[in-house]
Amino acid sequence: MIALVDCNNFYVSCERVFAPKLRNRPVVVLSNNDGCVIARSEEAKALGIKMGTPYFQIDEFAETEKIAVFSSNYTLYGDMSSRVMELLTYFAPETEIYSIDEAFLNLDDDRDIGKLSESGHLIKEKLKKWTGIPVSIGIGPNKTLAKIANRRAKKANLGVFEMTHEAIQCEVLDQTPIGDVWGIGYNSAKKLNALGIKTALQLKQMDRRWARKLLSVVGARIVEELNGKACLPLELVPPPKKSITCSRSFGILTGDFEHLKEALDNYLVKCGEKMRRQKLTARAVTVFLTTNRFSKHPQYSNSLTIELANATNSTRELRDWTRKALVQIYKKDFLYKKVGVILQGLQPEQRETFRLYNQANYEKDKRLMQSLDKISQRFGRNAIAFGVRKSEKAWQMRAERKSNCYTTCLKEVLQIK
DNA sequence: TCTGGGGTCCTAGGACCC
DNA sequence: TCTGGGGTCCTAGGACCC
Repeated sequence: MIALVDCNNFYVSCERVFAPKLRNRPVVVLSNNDGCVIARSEEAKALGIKMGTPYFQIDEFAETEKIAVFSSNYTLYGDMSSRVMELLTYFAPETEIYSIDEAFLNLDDDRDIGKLSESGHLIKEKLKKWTGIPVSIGIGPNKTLAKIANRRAKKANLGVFEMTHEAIQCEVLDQTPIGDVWGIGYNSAKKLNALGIKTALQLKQMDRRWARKLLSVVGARIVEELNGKACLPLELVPPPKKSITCSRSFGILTGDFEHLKEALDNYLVKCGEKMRRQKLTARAVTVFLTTNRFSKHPQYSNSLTIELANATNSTRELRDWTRKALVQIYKKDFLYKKVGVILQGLQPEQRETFRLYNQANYEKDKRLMQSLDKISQRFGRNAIAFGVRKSEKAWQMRAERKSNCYTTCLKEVLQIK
């Protein structure tokens, strides 16, 4: 049996832990650049605010309804997430961290099969007590059914919902619209609806070969899982990353090459740190840039991938390539909204081979990176930087309503006056 | 004024090989 | 009229997830 533990309105819940006044009040958290609504408290949902709504469309409404609005604070959410995840392994050693706010737990240990719900309630209660984060738990014979059980737990406000018996499974599946099944997105739902398949129960009863033809093996697996078979194993060890991306929309539109270069350098630094933390090297790097797709100004977007002769995780080395790429795809007379960098062809550092040329230089670079990483880790990312970085970052994204990093920065811990 | 960011997997089709 | 059979690798695009 599998349990899916999912934090309720996670980002909102994180904000509430440190601002108890927000309980029972409508709260929303915005995406980067204060763009769209990406988390809503129950009260905010009740006011009709939809997921993904651009904030500028509801800012006045938010004010009249006294909705608390936050910029996203990923430092806080990431730290709260690791606390929750670590505690989960205490209840079930075999867990898969599926996303920032979800984990699958293997309940097939010495637990009494008749007491799974009880077990779920205990986890829920302890997590709330230890982290302040409310969770919902769905239990089922595989991931897909655990997901559906979780949705029921949330929707019916049960906290924990168990779907171990087939009769209950069928009853719930009958009430589950097709689009709410994990893996059935907008397009597949449309296809299925057109064929008269509207509920998860109907999908469960669908002919396997037909499902395979219509929705490829992904769909075929979903049908199997709805029938109780487990096709998707728990991933206890996270598989190594295949690519690492960093990109941001700017707070302003800009045609200034220097802005783009500065932003790109910054994003590359983040990518580089992430790559080295995972002990990886890159064999290719892509730079992309794009104008604002919503504006009436002329549109342009382009990208360029450079294959490297030698795998590297030196930010200095990569930066030479990303800058060259940017020069090639940059066109003046456009107003840009976003640039980004993608590291690809990632492979473990141990697989690096000696270089025919300049091995000594590369090793110097490696030592430099190690020192930089240590300094950044200890004194913050802004303590040291490549080249000259203007303190005034004209392109920096908006984040006008960000809360403190209560759990990761001493200067920002909660003060009780 | 204003519309996020970071990923993975699958398939079809082309290119190429013997 | 008529054009095999079996295979690999790569890529673009689509779909999906949070």
